[in-house]
Amino acid sequence: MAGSVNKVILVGNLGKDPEIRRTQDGRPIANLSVATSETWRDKATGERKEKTEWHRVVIFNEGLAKVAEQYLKKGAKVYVEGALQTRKWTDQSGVEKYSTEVVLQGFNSTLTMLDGRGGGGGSFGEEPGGDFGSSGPVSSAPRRPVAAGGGGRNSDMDDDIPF
Amino acid sequence: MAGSVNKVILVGNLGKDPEIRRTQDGRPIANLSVATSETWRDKATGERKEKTEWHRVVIFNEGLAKVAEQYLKKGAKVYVEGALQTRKWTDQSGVEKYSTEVVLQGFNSTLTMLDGRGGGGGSFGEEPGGDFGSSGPVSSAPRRPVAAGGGGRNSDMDDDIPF
Amino acid sequence: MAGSVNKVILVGNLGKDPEIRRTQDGRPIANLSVATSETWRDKATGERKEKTEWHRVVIFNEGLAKVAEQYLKKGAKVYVEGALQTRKWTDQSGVEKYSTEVVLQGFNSTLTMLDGRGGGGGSFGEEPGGDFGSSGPVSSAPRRPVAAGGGGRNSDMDDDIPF
Amino acid sequence: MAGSVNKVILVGNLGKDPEIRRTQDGRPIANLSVATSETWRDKATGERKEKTEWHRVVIFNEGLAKVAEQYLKKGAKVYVEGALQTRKWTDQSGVEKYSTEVVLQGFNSTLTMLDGRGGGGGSFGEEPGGDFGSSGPVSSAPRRPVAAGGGGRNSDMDDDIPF
DNA sequence: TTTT
DNA sequence: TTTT
Repeated sequence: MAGSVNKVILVGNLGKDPEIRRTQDGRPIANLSVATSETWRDKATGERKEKTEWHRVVIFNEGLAKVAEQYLKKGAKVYVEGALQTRKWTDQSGVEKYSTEVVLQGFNSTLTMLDGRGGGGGSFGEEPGGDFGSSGPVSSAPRRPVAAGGGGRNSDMDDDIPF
Repeated sequence: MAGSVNKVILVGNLGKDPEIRRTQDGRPIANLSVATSETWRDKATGERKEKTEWHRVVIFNEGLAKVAEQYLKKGAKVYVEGALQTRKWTDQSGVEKYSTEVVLQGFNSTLTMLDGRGGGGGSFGEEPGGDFGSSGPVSSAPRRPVAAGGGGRNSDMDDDIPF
Repeated sequence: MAGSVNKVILVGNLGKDPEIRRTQDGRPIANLSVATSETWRDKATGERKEKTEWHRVVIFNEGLAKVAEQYLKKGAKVYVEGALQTRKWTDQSGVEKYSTEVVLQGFNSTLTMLDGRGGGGGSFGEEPGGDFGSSGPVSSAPRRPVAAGGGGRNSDMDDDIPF
Repeated sequence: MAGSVNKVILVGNLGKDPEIRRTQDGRPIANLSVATSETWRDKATGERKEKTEWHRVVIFNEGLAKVAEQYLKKGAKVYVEGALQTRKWTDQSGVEKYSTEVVLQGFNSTLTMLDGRGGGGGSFGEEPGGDFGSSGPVSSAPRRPVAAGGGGRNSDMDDDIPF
């Protein structure tokens, strides 16, 4: 298809600790249960209403899954950017089911912690290290492409920008 | 919850004409089937791969639903902005099912036609009129708030902006 | 133009308290200074780098401007959704200048507080009330359209949704 | 800063052909001029109004810049996803100027052509090849991570997903 | 079921 | 400067 976009952006809180599965070769896959909620005042009764939506988030990206495993806890507030994906599966009784998930995999996937001191349900033992600082988004692609001279305003490039 | 965001952005093509249902008082509700697809080259075999994802889009907003009804056709390319919502329902055999949809309702919902000359499956008979021109996005809220002087950089306001 | 989109999404912190100006008829216009930052590790030296970007956010929407005025403080973390707009102006020396801002006005503008207990630089005196609860996004359009039966899954409508 | 997001999403048309500069080592940097426009009907006079916003888009990402160079023409409709960045520079008269641009660089940058048959001002000589098909978005990161088995629902993994 |  |  000539140009399509499939993007989901969520800001919400984890309903429980991340669930980690592993592939046969040991890479982690993280599942998050993220709640978003909207509130409004009922026009008729004037009472305050709230509706919570639960989102299933699946993190195939290895780096992001590790971050989820190590730093996210129940209650944590996160920014999630991924794509919609619906899977078909068959339950134990042989009934076909569909499950729609927000998938973080490949490019344009992001997971950012929005509460630096841990979520309501837990705290971070230590500062995240490595490529994923407590600061800045954690992405499925390097902020500065490692290979191929793929980008990055190098200091010598600034000189090349005359406009 | 203190601050959450639930947003889906799609650019894709309609797999079939919009389906219109009506509420008891006659307002239209439109259902769209939107395809997004991604292509990549298989690392091993080198062959071109494509995967299509189908999205169920439900338009509760009356204005947007009318636009969908009148102007969208199978094949049309659209920009859709809405929220994720999962409904639980029971099928005829009494089995519980879940359906996740992209809902356009209330604020921050947008439907924009990206191919001005109509979709692959049809053409627009006439220029859209009223608030929804063939130009520009069609939104669930007026581009310029109708009431309360709520927006619009009025000429007298420009004078107030000294910075 | 047949379909265009102009959208900015920021999650960042206020560098200072909101600045409020007023139109001649007393409506508030809020200016926010929002910082986003990215961090990365320098490939060559291995040292941690950080770059902060400052965004000028202008809130013409009356409801959102009032919220900013009342509840946002220096240090507060916010989710902002608006549109890019570049203004041309002439400074005191007669030099033409351009200023690009993220404008919240009309549809599809959102301001959400992400730290319910106030930002690092201040605290909220009391719970926000009225239409803008401490929970949920604050938008330039009602969550549930007030007029025209424009949306909202009313209880009687649920019965109308058979699929 | 614990978690920030800086994202711009545009759907618009190129006002002119891309401008290509090159770094000292020959990598292309593309500049796009992208128009978005909104239309509305004046409440008072009832007349149709239109306002066009011009966006300066700078593509540092090598792959995306090449695509822009080869396939984009004046009039082409594009989906652009990048980050806001403001540069300070000094003009020939020594006056300090600021320029705010939408920068495509590193992760979460996307450039997608929305009119498969080329823009209004030109046509595509041949099908794009290599990693950037005429189909699908062109991103700054591979759709399927090249290294580290970083993604992709492998067939053996599906077996691991029991829910 | 679309689109390329 | 685009597009409708």
